[in-house]
Amino acid sequence: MGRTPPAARSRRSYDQYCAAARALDAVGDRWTLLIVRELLAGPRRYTDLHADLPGVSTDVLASRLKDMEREGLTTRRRLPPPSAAYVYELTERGRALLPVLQALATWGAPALQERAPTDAVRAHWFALPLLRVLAGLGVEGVVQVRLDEGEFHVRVGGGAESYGDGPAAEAPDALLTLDAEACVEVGRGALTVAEGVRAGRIEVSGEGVLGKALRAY
Amino acid sequence: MGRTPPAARSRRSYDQYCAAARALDAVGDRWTLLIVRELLAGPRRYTDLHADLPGVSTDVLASRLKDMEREGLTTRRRLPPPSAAYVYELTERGRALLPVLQALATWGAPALQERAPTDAVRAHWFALPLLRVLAGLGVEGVVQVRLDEGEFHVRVGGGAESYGDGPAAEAPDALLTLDAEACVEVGRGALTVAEGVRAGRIEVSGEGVLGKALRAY
DNA sequence: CGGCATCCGTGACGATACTG
DNA sequence: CAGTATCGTCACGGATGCCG
Repeated sequence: MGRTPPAARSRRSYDQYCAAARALDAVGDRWTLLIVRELLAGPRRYTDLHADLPGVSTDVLASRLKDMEREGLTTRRRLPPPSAAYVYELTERGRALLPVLQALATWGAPALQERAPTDAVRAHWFALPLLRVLAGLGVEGVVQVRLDEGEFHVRVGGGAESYGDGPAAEAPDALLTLDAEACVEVGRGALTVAEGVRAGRIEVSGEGVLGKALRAY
Repeated sequence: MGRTPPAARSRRSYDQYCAAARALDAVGDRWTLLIVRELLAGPRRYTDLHADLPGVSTDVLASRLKDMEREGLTTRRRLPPPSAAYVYELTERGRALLPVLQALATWGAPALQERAPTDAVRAHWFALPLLRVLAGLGVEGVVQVRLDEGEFHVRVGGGAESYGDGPAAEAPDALLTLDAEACVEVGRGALTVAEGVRAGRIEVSGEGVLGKALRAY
């Protein structure tokens, strides 16, 4: 009757000797991968996370952050005064989830064709599909992307891809200005940068190798 | 008070204009990706799925299969008599989730180092991590894999990777015999086939290009 | 017997209120 | 600002029953 599960792997593990099931044990809970997506854009405070994840309740967010810290995905760090607040950031293990989110984004990109007026949007959410395309160029550097919804940057090259909110710390090698629709199409591979530029939907600046590669794509 | 959600995208959508969030709307529910993993190994009947997914309740399995059909991930087909039963199989869209499961499996593979006695196992669950390694060889063909837990095959080459339970329909190009532990290590990249053969933990047969490539890895 | 539908207890989730 | 507390609701897991 009682059948007390003697301290299962997690609250509710699949208990399968399978790599994918093990991964889902760790990041399969609701909201977890979206929190990772947020933190891939850089360290975030609790309130920022709560603001950028509309719908998540405060207790669930707190619970997930604790779970993720226990799983070794994130660390909690106190900022130096005067902004004495906690920020959450990904560990190396957490950042290693980028390919998972990229694969999900690639698969889910077709669903961006319909956009509901109730949908939340943040600029850096467009980074994931774009990252795959830019990484495919085989060049290296930082691309700054300006959308109406905001601004983010993408860092590619050497298999060490990353993205972040706002401007990059270093000077970008190229600047991409376009609207969300064009950005989605490029991310889907339905529009090339060259076509977008020709149609006046995309502007590219940056005369280095990266800028040239972008215009040639 | 009522706050009736006016027919959201799904039961509980994230309502975010983000490719990854859209993907999680479709496959983020508990058990869904594991059902996909099962169906990637070939068509399955309801009872088979229920038997190979210990812990899933009957109603949740039925509900997921309906959701997945509605999302266009699966189709339901009636087998010809006398085995007149329904089988579920993936659509093209469903099979396109393979990269997602591969990314998850790659990330989750380190967690296979600890194996609980309560963990369920199926032979073809080892296919996912292995697929990545074999696809990296750059050769093409079918590898039959024999474990103590059972037998499965993987098909690589030309970007059209797949795997299946039991023997392949066509004659395999190579046969790999090893134990689960060695299989996991190869999938993690912690053991090469050549090392495994030298240590007597792996046997490779098949004299074609694929067999040679395997032994050379 | 395979393929579910129904019922029920528990736990996860979402919204709001409240606190250090 | 960063959570904790409370509460209603719904999803999940387990067992059982029905129906072809």
